[in-house]
Amino acid sequence: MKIAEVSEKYGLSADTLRYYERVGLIPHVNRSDSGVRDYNELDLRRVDFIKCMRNASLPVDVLIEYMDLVQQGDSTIEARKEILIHQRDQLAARMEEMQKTLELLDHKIEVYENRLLKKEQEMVLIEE
Amino acid sequence: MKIAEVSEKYGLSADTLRYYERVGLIPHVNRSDSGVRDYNELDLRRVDFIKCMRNASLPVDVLIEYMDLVQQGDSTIEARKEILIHQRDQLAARMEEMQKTLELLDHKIEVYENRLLKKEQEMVLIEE
DNA sequence: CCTTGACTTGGAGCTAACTCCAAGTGTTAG
DNA sequence: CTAACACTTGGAGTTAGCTCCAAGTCAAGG
Repeated sequence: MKIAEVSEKYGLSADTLRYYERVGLIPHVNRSDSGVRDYNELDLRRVDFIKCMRNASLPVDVLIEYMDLVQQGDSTIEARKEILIHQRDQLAARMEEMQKTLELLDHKIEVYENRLLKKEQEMVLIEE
Repeated sequence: MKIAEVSEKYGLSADTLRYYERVGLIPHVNRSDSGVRDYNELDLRRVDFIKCMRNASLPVDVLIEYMDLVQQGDSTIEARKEILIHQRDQLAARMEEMQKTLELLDHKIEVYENRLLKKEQEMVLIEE
C-alpha cells in the first residue's frame, strides 16, 4: 500500500506519515525498487495504533520510547507495561477534567436557553 | 488579590495569567495606584472558567471570541450559546475517541500482564 | 536611606507537532 | 518520447500556547 492510500485510509497526511517514520514512531517502511514506500499489514497496524494514541494526545516522545522498546523484544515488556499504565492513568485523569468541563458547558447552554426563552416571552407580552 | 496569590490558587503561572489578559481571554484587571493587578471576585470567576475550558483544550481563540461576546452584552446570547454548543459537541467527540484509546490501553496492559505471568511460571518450572 | 523582592511592560524565545518546499526520480497515459 | 503526476529526501517554516527576559517601579524591613 502506497503512502497516498494509507493517508486516505487513516486520515493522516502523507507528510505526517513520513514525519512519524522519520522520528521513529513507526519503524522503517519497506521501499519498492524505485524507493517508494510500500506499507504492509504490520505497518498498517502500527499506523492505526499510533493514530489511536495520538487521538488521545499521548505525547509523541513517549510513543517513540514505547515503539523503541517494542523493537527491543520481550525483555522490555515490564517497561512497556509501566509506560502504558502511566499513560492510561494520565488519560483517565484528563477525561475526568473534561467531564467536568462538559457538565459546565451543558449547564451554561441551559442557562442561555432559559434566558432566550424568557426574552421571547417578554416579546410576546409586549406584542399583546 | 495579587497575581501571585491567584497563580497559587488556580495553579496557573503569573506569566500565563498576564498572557490571558493580554490576548483578551480575561478582560483588563484593575491595578492599584502603583500599577499592580488586583483581581476581584468577578476576575477570579473568569480565571476559573477559563482554566476549566483550557483544561479541556478548548482553543484560546474560540474562548477569546466568546469572552468578547460576553463583554458585548445580552444581544450576543444566541451567538454565545452556539459557540458553547459547538465546543460541547467537539468535546464529547474527543472524549469518545479517548474512551476508545483508554480501552485499548487497558487491553494492552492486560496482555502484558498475562505475558509477564506466563514468563514467571516458566521460571518456576525451570527452578523446580 | 538602602536593599530585597514582588510587581510592571513590551517583546523575544521556546516546544510540540506537524506542514511545506525545492530539487530530483520513477511510472504511466497519450 | 514526453508531459503529467505521485513519489522521494533534507531541511526550513508554521502554529498554538505559553514562558522567559531586561529594564524599570514600588513597598516594606533593617
